[in-house]
Amino acid sequence: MTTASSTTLTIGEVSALTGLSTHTLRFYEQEHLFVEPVRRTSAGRRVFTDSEVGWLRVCTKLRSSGMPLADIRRYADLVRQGPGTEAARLDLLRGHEARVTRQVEELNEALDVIKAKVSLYEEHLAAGTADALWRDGPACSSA
Amino acid sequence: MTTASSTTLTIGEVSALTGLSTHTLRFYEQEHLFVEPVRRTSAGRRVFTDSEVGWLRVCTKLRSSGMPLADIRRYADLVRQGPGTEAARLDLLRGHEARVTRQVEELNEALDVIKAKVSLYEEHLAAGTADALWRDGPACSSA
DNA sequence: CTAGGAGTTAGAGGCGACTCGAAGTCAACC
DNA sequence: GGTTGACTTCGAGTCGCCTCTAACTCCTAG
Repeated sequence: MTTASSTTLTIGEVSALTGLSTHTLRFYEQEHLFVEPVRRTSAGRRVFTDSEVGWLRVCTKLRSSGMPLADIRRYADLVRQGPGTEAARLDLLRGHEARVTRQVEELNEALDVIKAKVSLYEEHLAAGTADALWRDGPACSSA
Repeated sequence: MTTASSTTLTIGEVSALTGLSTHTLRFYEQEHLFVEPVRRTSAGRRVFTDSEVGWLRVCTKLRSSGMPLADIRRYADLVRQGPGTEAARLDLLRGHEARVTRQVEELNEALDVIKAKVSLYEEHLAAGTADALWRDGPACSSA
């Protein structure tokens, strides 16, 4: 609230900006997912900055593509350690890229199967011959 | 073993054919994921058929694309109920198709972010200027 | 006939990522 | 100065999907 100076944000504001719940943000902190330790006010409240929001946005992209928190933590660790860890970071990212690419392929394969069944049902429903697939036997497995 | 007649399979054989563990197959049975109740020998052992293997192959495709077991169960229920449920089955499949399509989009968005970071690291590592991103600040969030 | 392996059951345990609740503190407004 | 509501901590609970264990039975080969 109180339109704070643009660089310091409360947990609630960060929550609104990132879509992560305050619970989740605290959880991420205790899982050491932030590059820097999260600062506090004298009253013990978390203070976030724009760059942390940026990092969280990256995190949500990594998460939405299935990177485990453990790997995100490892990446954050490497960044925290500073220069000399770039190759390791690259490895991590490349590994994840490969997994995601593979997963997209897998999903597309599954999509083919699903689409085939969808059009099967559409055709038979349109033709009024849906009864022909009532037991779905071979049509279920192979189509 | 004992090269059974081609239409009756033990749980172990089905496991080998589908890649699902025997544990998982029993679990699937108790979750009512099979269209028909699984038959037993007089000794109480499960007997599977080719068509059940076919169904399981469909299941693994649905699972690998993230369909929850509850939805697979619902689909199996509908098939079991026979004619008249085709429209409902189509709905289920179309809903899943939409979700998977959306997920592929999401993964591709994430892939863009990941690839951008990968090439950033590659370039700087190749140029020997990796130190420039040691704190990864803006490069971390926006790139 | 006996040993081994595959099968049976019921139920507990685990994992990842939250998600929620309780009990309390603090700041800001009216 | 009292209420509101966002914040704090810690720990437990949830959800989906297996995965494993234990204790047992049964078939088959040697």
